Amino acid sequence: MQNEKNTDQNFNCPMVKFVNLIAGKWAIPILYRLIITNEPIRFGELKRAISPITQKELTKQLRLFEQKGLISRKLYPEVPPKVEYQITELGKTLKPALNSIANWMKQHEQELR
Amino acid sequence: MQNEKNTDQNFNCPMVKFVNLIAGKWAIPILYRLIITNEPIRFGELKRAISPITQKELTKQLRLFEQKGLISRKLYPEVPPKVEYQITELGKTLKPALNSIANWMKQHEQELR
DNA sequence: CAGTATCCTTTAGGATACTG
DNA sequence: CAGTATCCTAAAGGATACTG
Repeated sequence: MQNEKNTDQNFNCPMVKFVNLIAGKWAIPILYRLIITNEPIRFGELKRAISPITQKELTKQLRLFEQKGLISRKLYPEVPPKVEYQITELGKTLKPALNSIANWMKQHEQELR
Repeated sequence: MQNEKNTDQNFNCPMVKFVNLIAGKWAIPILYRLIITNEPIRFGELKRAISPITQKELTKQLRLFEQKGLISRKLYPEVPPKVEYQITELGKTLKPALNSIANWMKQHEQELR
């Protein structure tokens, strides 16, 4: 089947995969906050830091990143509950790539029409 | 107004801006094809190369990139019409950043759960 | 050939109410 | 506090027909 060729081509493209990983509206803000914090941060504090994200979207994106192994989630079985999120070592390896795209944008922002 | 603070924070974040630039479903495939081709390529040939994109989506994304100055469009006023697209010098400067994210994905793909 | 125009479906994401 | 559940709107993108 012809279409499979290019559909696969797109799915197999590492750039496309990377974009899919960080293309959510709140993905970068969340990752960025966890990276620069670099220590456990509670759900509520994280939410306030990247406001005006909704609880639903924050939870969803955190679950995705946790699944990927980019962040960790620690539940303290207290009442009221306490949950801390933290960037993982794998997550930290994103830094150079993220810096690279940030630097491109800083350098070429004025040239972009 | 409180919300402006973080809305602005997101809009001002160069990483977020970069993602917005290349987050369209066909953005990377189009850019990638024009970059590796590195010479003028006709609309139809481009469409076939990144099939199964639709004409509408291809046109829309090409217009966006042209507007940004990342690609150029040259119309030959013939019948039938001939239009050639090509990556610009500005567009070529994306290469290191795109390589950076591609390399991250290649190196960490197996660790990603 | 290189588009537009139109219609349609799917998905992302926001608002709000509720809960262990 | 840290979520779920539900409803809703807007935007992205696909299919198809038409045109200079």
